Amino acid sequence: MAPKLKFALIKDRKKRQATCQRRMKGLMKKAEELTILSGASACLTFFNRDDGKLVVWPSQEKAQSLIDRFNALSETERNENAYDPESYIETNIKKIEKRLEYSRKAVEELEMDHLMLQIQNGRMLADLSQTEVEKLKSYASKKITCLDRELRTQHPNTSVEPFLEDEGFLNDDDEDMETSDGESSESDGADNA
Amino acid sequence: MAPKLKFALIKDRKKRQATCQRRMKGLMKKAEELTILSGASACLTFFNRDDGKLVVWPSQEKAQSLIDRFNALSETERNENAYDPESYIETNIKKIEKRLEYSRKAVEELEMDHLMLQIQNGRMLADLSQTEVEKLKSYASKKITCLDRELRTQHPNTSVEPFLEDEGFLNDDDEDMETSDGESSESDGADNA
DNA sequence: AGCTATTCATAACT
DNA sequence: TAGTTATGAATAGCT
Repeated sequence: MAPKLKFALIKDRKKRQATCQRRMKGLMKKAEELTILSGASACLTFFNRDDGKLVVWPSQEKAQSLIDRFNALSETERNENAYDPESYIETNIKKIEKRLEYSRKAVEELEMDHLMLQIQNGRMLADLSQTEVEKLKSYASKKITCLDRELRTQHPNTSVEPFLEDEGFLNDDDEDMETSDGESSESDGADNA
Repeated sequence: MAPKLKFALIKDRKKRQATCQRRMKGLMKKAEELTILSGASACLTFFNRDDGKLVVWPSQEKAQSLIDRFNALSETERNENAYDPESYIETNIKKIEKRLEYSRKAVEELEMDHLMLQIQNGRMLADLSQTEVEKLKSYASKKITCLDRELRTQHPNTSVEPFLEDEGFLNDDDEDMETSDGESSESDGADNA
């Protein structure tokens, strides 16, 4: 009364389903043991084609964050040819610093997206704090510079006109409020890709 | 001559490392068996804090695609009722806020990893700033209850596609940065045999 | 890295 | 649906 596994897809659908669940459970248990014993982080993701069920352990955020790290890491390692066993930990520190840099940039970007959405959603520009205004301005000018450069390469005679100063709607001389991720309210034009 | 596991973090670093690797290998084997027997897709991701190594099985693309699928799925299920353009932006704001929260947490974690590695590398505890000490303390205490909580916390989830389609507006003086957001496959999962 | 004794996962059955 | 058990796999400790 034990496993007489033939290592192939189990044909009986019921058995297959049972085995899948039993083993998924087993994997999760083992994964938990691993994290406890070794202090590592672990994530499991399953997609069972039979019932269309997705399982993510221990959580979707954890999984995404690990994948994000991996993305950042491989990005980084692409530019690092030399593996130096002598300074292993130093190398690790550098790697983590790189990843930190990426993550911080990502956070900054998200914060800008957030602000932009709030504005589209009706938050008044006048309500922005000094800091927010500064960030928005620099974000916008970077974006413009980028667009401009792109345009010039493709159409050398054109350029993006500076809408920022002209409109005068991003004046920073009179607001002074606390930085925050404020609130948001009703909707406005939607805009998305 | 066998396991006399006490179920806690293994203190001896060498043993811990060995156990981690042995068990990671074991998990991968089991995962492969699962996919063969049940036809399901599986992905494992590990982050070993001791050596800073990330392992993704069977591949990063696979993992991302499973996560994407998970995101898409729950996204769909959340909005399964009529699509409301009025709340569209609000939904986006919420998504970005969630994502921001996650990213900030990830940054915090990376900062702690960074600190830890510095300490392993010889930086003296006495040299830490008050702030760093505080952060480390809170990090440590969080860690203690972390595993416990992770088990119970199964968030809904969210994910966001960048609606400002910027390719590298932050690239003026840096190397390329790609916000990880990967590409998804949406076929419904015919990808393993 | 290879071995062995022990613990553990688990397939079949109740 | 859950519990029991025999079998074989995973693996801790050691070399």
